[in-house]
Parts: sequence; C-alpha cells; structure tokens
Amino acid sequence: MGKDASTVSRALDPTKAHLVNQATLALILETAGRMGYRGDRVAGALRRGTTGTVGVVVADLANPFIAPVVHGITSAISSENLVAMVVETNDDHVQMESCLDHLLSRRVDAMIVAGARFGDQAALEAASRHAAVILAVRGLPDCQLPQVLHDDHGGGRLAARHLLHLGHTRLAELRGPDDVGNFVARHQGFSSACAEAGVSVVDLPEIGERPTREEGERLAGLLLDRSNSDLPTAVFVHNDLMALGALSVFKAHGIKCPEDLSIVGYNDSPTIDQVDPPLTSVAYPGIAIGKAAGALAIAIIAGVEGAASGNLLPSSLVERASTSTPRR
Amino acid sequence: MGKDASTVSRALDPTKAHLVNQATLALILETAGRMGYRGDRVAGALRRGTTGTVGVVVADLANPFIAPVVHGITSAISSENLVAMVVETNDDHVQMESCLDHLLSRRVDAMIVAGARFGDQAALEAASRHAAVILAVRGLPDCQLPQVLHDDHGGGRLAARHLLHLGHTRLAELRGPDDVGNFVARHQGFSSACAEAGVSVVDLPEIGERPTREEGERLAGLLLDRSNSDLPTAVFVHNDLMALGALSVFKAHGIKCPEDLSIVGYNDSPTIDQVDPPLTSVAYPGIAIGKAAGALAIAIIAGVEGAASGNLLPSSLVERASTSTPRR
DNA sequence: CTGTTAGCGCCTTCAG
DNA sequence: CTGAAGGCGCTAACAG
Repeated sequence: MGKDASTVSRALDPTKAHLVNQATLALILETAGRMGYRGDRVAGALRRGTTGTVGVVVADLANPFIAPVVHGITSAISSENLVAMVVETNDDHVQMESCLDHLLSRRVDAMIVAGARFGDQAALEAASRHAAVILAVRGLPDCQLPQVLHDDHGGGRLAARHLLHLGHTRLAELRGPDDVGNFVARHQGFSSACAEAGVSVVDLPEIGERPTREEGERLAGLLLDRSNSDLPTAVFVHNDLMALGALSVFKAHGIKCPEDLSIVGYNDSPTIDQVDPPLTSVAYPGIAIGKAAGALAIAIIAGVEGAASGNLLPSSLVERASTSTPRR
Repeated sequence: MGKDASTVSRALDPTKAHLVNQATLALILETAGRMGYRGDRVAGALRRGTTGTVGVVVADLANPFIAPVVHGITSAISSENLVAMVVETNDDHVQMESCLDHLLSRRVDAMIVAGARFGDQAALEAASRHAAVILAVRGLPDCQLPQVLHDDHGGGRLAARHLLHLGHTRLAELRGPDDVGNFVARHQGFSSACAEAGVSVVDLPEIGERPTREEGERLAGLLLDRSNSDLPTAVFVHNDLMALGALSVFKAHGIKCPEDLSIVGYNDSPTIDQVDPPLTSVAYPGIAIGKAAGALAIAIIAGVEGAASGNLLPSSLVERASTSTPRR
C-alpha cells in the first residue's frame, strides 16, 4: 500500500500504464492530479538518455522570413511532446559554435540548423557526432547531413524566365551573401536561365553582405552609379527585404516601377502584396519547410531507417504589378 | 594524478576555476578540448536544481509581430548562457495548459508568457508556484505576476488624439479580441480620449475573434454594411494585420484612403511604411519588450530582491499618409 | 589545492 | 501485478 515510486512511474507512462492494476492506476492518477505532481523530465532524461527537446538554430528571429519556419517546426514536434530550444547565431561563426555547444551540453535529441553558412560546415559535422543534425532552409553543398530545403535554384530560374518571357533583355541581379546556400543557388538558377536564353546579366561588382533592407539600398545605389543612363529594364533581388530597400532608392531617384524598371523579389512576404507596387516574388514555403524538418527530426529520433534522406520543396512565382513588359 | 571528477568539475566551471592549480587547470582544459568533452548539463541540472533554461510561451510565432519579442528575449538571456524553450498555444486554453506542463516538467528556471488570455490566469498563477512566471506583451488586469508591457492604453489615446487633432468627428474602431489585455487597453485608451473630446465612436456590434487580416476584412465589411452612406471619416484598427485586411476591403469598395477614410493601425510592422498608402501606426517596441522581459527573468533567477516589479514601455505614433484631415 | 562521499529523481532490471 | 535495488553524470560538503 506504500505505492512505490516504480509503480507510480509505470502508471504515469502511457506506454506502460497497462501493466498496472486498474484500481491502483486510478488511485495514482487521482492522487497525482490532486497533489499537482508532475514528473521531473530532467531526472528522467538523465536516466533514459533522451530529453524530449529539439534544438533550433537560426541566424536572427527578427528577420520576418524565419519565424514561419520555427512555427512549422514547433507545430510539427509538439505532437510528439517535444519542445524546441531556440538559439540565434546572428550569422556569426563564433556564436554558431557556442550555440551548438549549448544545445549539445543540454543533450537535445536532435537539432535543426536553419542558419548555416558555408564556414560552419566543419562545426556542424562535428556536432553531428553527438546528436542528429538536420540542415534546414540553408543548405551546404557537399555535406552528408540530411537537408530540408526549398528549391532556390528553381526559384532563380522562375524569376529569370518570367522576366525573359516579358521581353526583358537588359537584366541585373542584386545578390545576397555568397556563403549562404540559398543565395548561391538563386544566383546560379537565375544566371543559367539567362545564359540559356542568350541574355547577359549586368554584373555588379558587389553583393549584399547580409540580406537586409539596408544592403538592398546600398546595392541599388551601386547599380544606379554604375549604369548611368544605361539602366537595365529589370532586376532580380534575392529577397523581399532587399527588394524593398532597392525599391525605395529607385523611387527616390524618380525611377518608376514597373514602367522604368521591373523588380522580382523572393519570399512572398506577408504584406508584400500591399506595397506600392505589389511585388512579384518567388514564394518561400517557410511553414512547410519547418514542418518537414520537424517531421524528419521525429523520424530520426524514432530511429526510422532511411529517414535521413532530406527533402527539396518546389518553388513557385507570384506575379504582381512590379513586373511588366519593358517600356523603354 | 587520477584527475578526479570533482577537480574537472571545478576546472570547467568559470566560477570555480580559480580554486584549482594553474597547471592542473591547463591540463584539464587541454585534455577536455582534445577529447571533445562537454559537461552534461542535464545531470548538472538534476544535481543543482537549476537547468539554465527559460520557457517562452507565445500564441503563434508565425504572427510577424511576436518574432521580435522572442528575438529580444533570446538576445537578452543568451548573455547569461540561458537558452529559451519556445512553445506555442495557438491562443487555445487547453494548449496553454499543456505548454505550461511541458515547461514545468522540464524544470525551466523561469518562464515568460507572451500569449496570455484572460481565461489563462488561474493556470498561470498555479504555474507560478513552481517556477517564476513573467507576463510579457499581454497583461492580465488583476494579477500579481510581474508584467512587462507596452502602454497600450496610451497608444489608443495617441491614435484618438491624432485623429481628433486632424479634425475628425465621426470615428470608428475595429477591435481585437476582448480577452487579450492589449486590445482591451487600446480600446479603453481610444474611447476615453474620444469621450473627453466629446466625440462619440461608431459602435460596431462585433469585435475581431482573432487579430488577423481575415478578421480585419470581416469587420471592415460589417462597418460598410452598417454605415451605408454615413461612413465615418476615420477608423482606428487594433493592429496592422487587421488594418491591411480592412484597407483591401475599403479599396475594393472604391473608398479611398486617406481621402475618404483615414486609417490608424498598430505595431508599425516592418514593411508597413511601403504599403499603399503608407500606414500611420502606433509603434510597438517588440524587441525592447523582449529584452526587458529577458532581463527581468535573469534578475529573478539571480534572486535580486524587488526585481519582480514589472515594466511599462511608452508608446509612440508614426504618422504616415493613411491619415489626413477629413475631406468629406 | 585535491580527493571522497553522497544523493539529486527517475526508470529499468530483477525478484517476489 | 508490485516492490527493492542500482545507477545515469554531476557537484556540494567535507576531509584531507
């Protein structure tokens, strides 16, 4: 009648509750509820070697495009009673290492890294020897880790084909950082599609250090300086944030979009359809990426064979008023 | 020479490293680095009773206005080597309870609840008997828990005074849910300022069930139905998301903003300055709220006396083209 | 300055 | 079906 801890432990574990007498079970459940008893998962984690947590590494949560990904992850893993430990690297390699350290020392069952840069590869591979590491959003070219990505190469091609189809022949590209997989793939997709059509792209000597609005403004200024009267008729900007920055610079210089210049952005951000003009943009399925990465984490944790394969979600273009046939 | 575990433990704790011989310390650090040894914070947590984690409860991370708050929290707590466990309630009371349960059973050192609804109060107070609970973003009217809030009442007043100052006398309000502190306070601030000026506000029979774009559209439709030819000249919408929804409905009905109708939103969301027309909006200092909440969590965890006081950050209005003097 | 001891709360044998 | 025993890895207290 002393109700030993082991019996309570069994009763409280849905997996093993059937091993215990109905009456005892009911009594334990009732008593636990009444006394507000809650099992200690920290102690449980030490004993079982599994914490029921998933690490999530992002560059910067304040970037509006990453939040849906994290939302997708938490909604996927919460069904398995896992919780996310979210850390930010601020796109800094040293911080990346300390983030991995924090997560590893807290013994996460898996980690989803949605903010990898090329320089982080070795650290990530090292981390993967201690816990399952899944790359999401930002891929690494020659890396065996499972990756859940969006088809950025295809997205770049879509942007190019859309502009070519409209009849543009003088194109430019405002690029994001070249050590982030997405931007590299967007660039490759865009240029290869242009090359196939025999159209050359204005080559800006610089790329965005970070995919921010400020960098979009800077690159747009550079493009204006460089082109003088010979401005391209269309420009592909690697994300919406940069596109908005560029747009405001063009506007300030009296350059009308789309009459003087068509603009394609990337991400199809929440309010981008109500800016002036509504921006044509390649859609980024952030929630779906997050859910897929979460599902993959669950499968790997469960030890499903062949789960570690990865995933490539398709891209699509949303046409709006910022692109039109060239009018010059 | 056997290098006992306790010595290693001391060497690896910066707080206690000074208690150990320089040579031994160097040796231990070197060896640990070479073997990739990383202390197990799960075991440490069991022993010390503190996990180095902070729970963060939000309604929905995909809502673009909450991400900066979480960013503020993680950036504040990461300096103390704390990590955030982020969970989502989807504004559902049952999920709120299970979120609290997950966080509590994982023994978070504190939790920051940024998604409280009035109906959650009892559950939150119960949780606060097991871990420090800090309310952020959404306050609870008669609640002893420390709160870090934005001055929504003041924000509502700012919106009203701006419109009154422009000369509007026929005002309406598109309200958010009435069991969320922010919207209640915004409403009270707005109506009290209007009442003081002797101006009455069109009373819509319904309020938004959720502060979403769709609800903004629905309420705008209702306002149109109700007002017929007697449309107000200005409307205060409780957040930018709803304001954008309302704006698109007004536009579809040929109602021009600001000529026919001035609109004030709330949050001053990232791209809201580039929509058509740029939206006048009350700024929401999300990052600052997050940082303040994180700092408060740190102080409470550290046991600072009188830390549990809370905080009210001031509001400010950003005037843009969506508001003007009444032209009808 | 370093080693010994004990126990945090749980869960998994193993014996009844 | 239930109880007893041991140990997950760590660190605080104590003793050298």
